Amino acid sequence: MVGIDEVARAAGVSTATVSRALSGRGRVSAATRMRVEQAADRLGYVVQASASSLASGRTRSIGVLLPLLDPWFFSTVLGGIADALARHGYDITLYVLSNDAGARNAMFGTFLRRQRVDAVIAVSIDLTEAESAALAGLGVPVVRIGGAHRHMTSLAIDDEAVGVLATSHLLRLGHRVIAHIGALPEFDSDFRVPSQRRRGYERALTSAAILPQAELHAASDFTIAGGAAAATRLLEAPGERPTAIFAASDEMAVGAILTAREWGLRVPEDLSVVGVDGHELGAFFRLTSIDQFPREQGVRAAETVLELLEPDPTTHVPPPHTVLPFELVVRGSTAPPPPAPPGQDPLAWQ
Amino acid sequence: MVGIDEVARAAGVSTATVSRALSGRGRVSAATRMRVEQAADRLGYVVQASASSLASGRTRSIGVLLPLLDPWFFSTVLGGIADALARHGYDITLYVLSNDAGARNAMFGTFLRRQRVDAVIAVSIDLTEAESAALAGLGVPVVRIGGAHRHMTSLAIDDEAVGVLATSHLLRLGHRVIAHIGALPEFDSDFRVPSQRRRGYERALTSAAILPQAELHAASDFTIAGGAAAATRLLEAPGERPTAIFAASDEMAVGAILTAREWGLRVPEDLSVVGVDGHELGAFFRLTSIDQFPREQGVRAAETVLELLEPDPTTHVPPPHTVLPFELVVRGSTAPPPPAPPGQDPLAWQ
DNA sequence: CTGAAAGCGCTAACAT
DNA sequence: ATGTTAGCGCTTTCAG
Repeated sequence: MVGIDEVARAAGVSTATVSRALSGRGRVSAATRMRVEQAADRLGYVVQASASSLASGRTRSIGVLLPLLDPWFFSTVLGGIADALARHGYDITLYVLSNDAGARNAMFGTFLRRQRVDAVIAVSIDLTEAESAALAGLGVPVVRIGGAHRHMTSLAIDDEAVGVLATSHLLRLGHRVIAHIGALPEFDSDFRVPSQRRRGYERALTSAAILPQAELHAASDFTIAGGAAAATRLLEAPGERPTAIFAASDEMAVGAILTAREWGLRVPEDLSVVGVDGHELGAFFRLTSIDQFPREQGVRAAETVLELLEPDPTTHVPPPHTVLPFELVVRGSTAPPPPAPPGQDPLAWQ
Repeated sequence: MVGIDEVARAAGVSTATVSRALSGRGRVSAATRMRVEQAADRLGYVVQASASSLASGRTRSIGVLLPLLDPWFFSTVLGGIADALARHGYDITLYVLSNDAGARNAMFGTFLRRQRVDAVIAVSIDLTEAESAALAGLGVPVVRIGGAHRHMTSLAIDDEAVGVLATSHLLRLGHRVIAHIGALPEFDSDFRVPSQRRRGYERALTSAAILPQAELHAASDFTIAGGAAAATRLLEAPGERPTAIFAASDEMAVGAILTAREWGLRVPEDLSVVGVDGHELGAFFRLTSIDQFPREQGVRAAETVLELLEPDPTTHVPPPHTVLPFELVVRGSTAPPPPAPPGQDPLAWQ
């Protein structure tokens, strides 16, 4: 591997000048810079990360902390982060939090403390007090996606508003018996998002003078299969059958649609379904959904981190909390409820 | 941040001894090691990555190179890698290859050459000659998942055998008109896997004295929606309608099942479908599939890298190429074809 | 604008 | 088994 001194010799300057020319820090004449760059290119010189980091204290790497990898939301956010950081020459160090307590402790107690990253992006993780303290103690900027937090810059959609929007879309269509597929408790501890969406759902119902009923809530796991199972429970339950389902994720919403088909219910004529995320599958299933632009969330988190790291007088300082946009995308899975049954029989409209 | 000298002072030894005690390299008496470990714990000392790397030449980080993030296969493999590496104290530096040529060049020409990683795991990437050379020129072990390659240790299933197995499963059930959903050319350049699966499909047909027909092949993009669209084309095509579809991924297979339902075809009575991957969705759709244990592939790649990095006399040296297992999981989406039509009309069995 | 030189925090010979 | 010490390759004062 060719080192900085070879480049210096080739360009006829000192190593200090090479460092300045290549890093863009400190003044170098245009002519010198050009010579240095050419020499570096010709020799195939790339600065060695560890030496540069040790001397400068900067690593050019961002730690990304994720609770999971396979849900579409997480991998999509990560893709956005990866893309944006790569454009700025930053590497990603990936920390996937396992549910094993020992491994989790090692992440916060050891891995993250190696000073391998200049900043951390934590995606949708509900941190314990100790973990928050550990992150804050790192002495590097931390940007969170999902959920505000003191001591950390955060970007998040207003999940309660999402719940309200989805539910009032259904209310406006005339639905009165609206079910909700939310999260199992263990998912809520990973990312507290679900309980806020549920609160929005209940608030919208209450505003419409409808009492939220426990039987109309089913907890699930954010997968298609889980959503399908939850929908089955909802449809089987005694009492008035829902005419609409608001699922806390598009994947679960797709599951609900599949269940409806199995039951011989037409979507949206017999059952309306609305999801959240903006999943690519939505178009295929003609799913009405609240798009939260996950990839864009990743990009913005990356850009926020970079602004924090390389303050630029021309751009504003990132505010401690940014509210991200979301948008109701009405496709074909929601419509007015079927006409009221002639008798008392809630199944009569079938 | 507390440094090694503070620990040395606290433990009453030299920094060299601290280094040896904590890294496990070189001899240290049990008593000293204990004292050092306690001092380090008490002070919350964690070795600084850049200083350690610069001095030792080891980074304790593995580069993982992926073409994409959201297909279930990739995020699942990555999860396996992350888990296995974390258990051994290694970090992951993530390199997501974009399809932008400039960005791709930067990955190979700059990012990977910063000497930030001790080894590289390249997942299902079809590298150009130049890219292979760049990887080899890194001077670190490279382990590939998917596709053998000279100069690189590789782990892969035999994708042609997968194609043969899937197809002969259908042949054995009595199918004669078997369609295949494969990859669009641009996907094959990312990971050459698809064309091998197709070759296996054709070989199995040929062995059964059936001529592979171009009209029975549809190229797609590995998504559910893409698989559904491909299946639609297959069913619409003139000529004899297939009684079975072999899709090169489970996600496309699920798409095919959904299309069949739309067409009013029962699976498996009217149409059999088989996929590849072992996707968690498979159980839900009762999909017959060839499981290739993606998470396990990630784990094994990680372990192979570690064996290469820390040769252990008790374990064998990793062979240059390891053939990974796969397994036909028969669920409910495959069955014998419908009885032959009474007349010439290929649609009569509907 | 450029060069000389002192580290950055740790590891690995080399001694003892 | 442990200490001493010379770097690892780069960045950054500090001079000029």
